[in-house]
Amino acid sequence: MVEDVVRTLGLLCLGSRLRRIGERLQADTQQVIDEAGVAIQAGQYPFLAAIDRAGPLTIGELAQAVGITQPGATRTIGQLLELGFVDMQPAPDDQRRRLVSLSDKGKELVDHSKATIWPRVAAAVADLCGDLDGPILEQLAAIEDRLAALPLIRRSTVTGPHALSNAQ
Amino acid sequence: MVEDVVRTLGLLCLGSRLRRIGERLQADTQQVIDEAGVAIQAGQYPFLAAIDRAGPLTIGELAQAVGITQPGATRTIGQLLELGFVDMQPAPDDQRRRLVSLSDKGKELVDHSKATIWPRVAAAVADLCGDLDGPILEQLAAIEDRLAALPLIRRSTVTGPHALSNAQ
DNA sequence: GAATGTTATATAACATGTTATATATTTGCG
DNA sequence: CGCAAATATATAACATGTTATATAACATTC
Repeated sequence: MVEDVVRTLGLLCLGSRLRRIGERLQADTQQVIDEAGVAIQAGQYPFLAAIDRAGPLTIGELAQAVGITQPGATRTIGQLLELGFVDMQPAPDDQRRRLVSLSDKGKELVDHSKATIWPRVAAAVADLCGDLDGPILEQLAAIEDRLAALPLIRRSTVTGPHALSNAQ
Repeated sequence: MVEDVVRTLGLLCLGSRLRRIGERLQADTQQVIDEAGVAIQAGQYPFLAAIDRAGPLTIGELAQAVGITQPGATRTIGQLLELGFVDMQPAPDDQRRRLVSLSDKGKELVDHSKATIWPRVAAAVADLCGDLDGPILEQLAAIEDRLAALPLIRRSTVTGPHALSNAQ
């Protein structure tokens, strides 16, 4: 059996580690979705959820809402259009912007998912993380906020900008 | 300003969230590497570190050590061969297995990185995470161990098994 | 009000992960 | 031994993220 270097290296490989766990979690979530007989990809759900929560959004707003780049959002919305879950039309006041809204089929999917799949996934993840020794969601929020406030490279001098850097 | 749905949805989108943060961290790590003038990708480092720690490893062992699938390891090792950081030769006792070892250039890179880049990255990530309200690395280890013990889909019934009774 | 810059989206090219499958050895059994 | 099964790696096809750039519509400036 070979040592798990990413785990062994700790903070040095935190990026790889988070990505790896995230990919695993998303793949497992996909299994739950498939088992429920719903024909959608796990990564497409946040787009539908964003529109469901906020009403019609443009491609750029969706990219922001989901936290990916605009070309990625363009592609995923293209897939959701193809699948018939969303409609798209130019904004009346600005022909450059495309307003994406839920189709009837999309609304049905969201309503059904809210009632069945989402609670199951949330419960399963809660079961997985619920009693961890720390509030994982708050910690992730702190990491994101801190990265936004001061990117990693600005923290990379050994005598870093925060005294905290020496605490561990 | 648009709401961050992935953050809002909390546990339901934990997979996407972890992936997104991991990607961001790896991209930021790449900046540190580039600034140091080293011609390597962040994602290639764990392979070199694994060989540095364990000695020559096969493709399959490397995949395990880094936590990705074998075709991914084959590709990355192909890149590192191309860059001249590793050598590869068939195992003497089994012609199917390919032993990957550090070349002189690879050893130099690892030694240099150990002295300069890795401490910087580790310090920057510690600065980012050091005083979080919980031991992030231990929590991630717990998540990985629990997922290995009982995959998410087995936890997905609402009246499902509890992590405590199964994975601890 | 035409030229120029800015913004929103689309597209191209690439990176790096995955699954499925082909190929080449090795192993094991009749 | 000889052939079927298993194993290690390579390759193909795809998924989904990125950056860089093209195109179309809007805004601004002289």
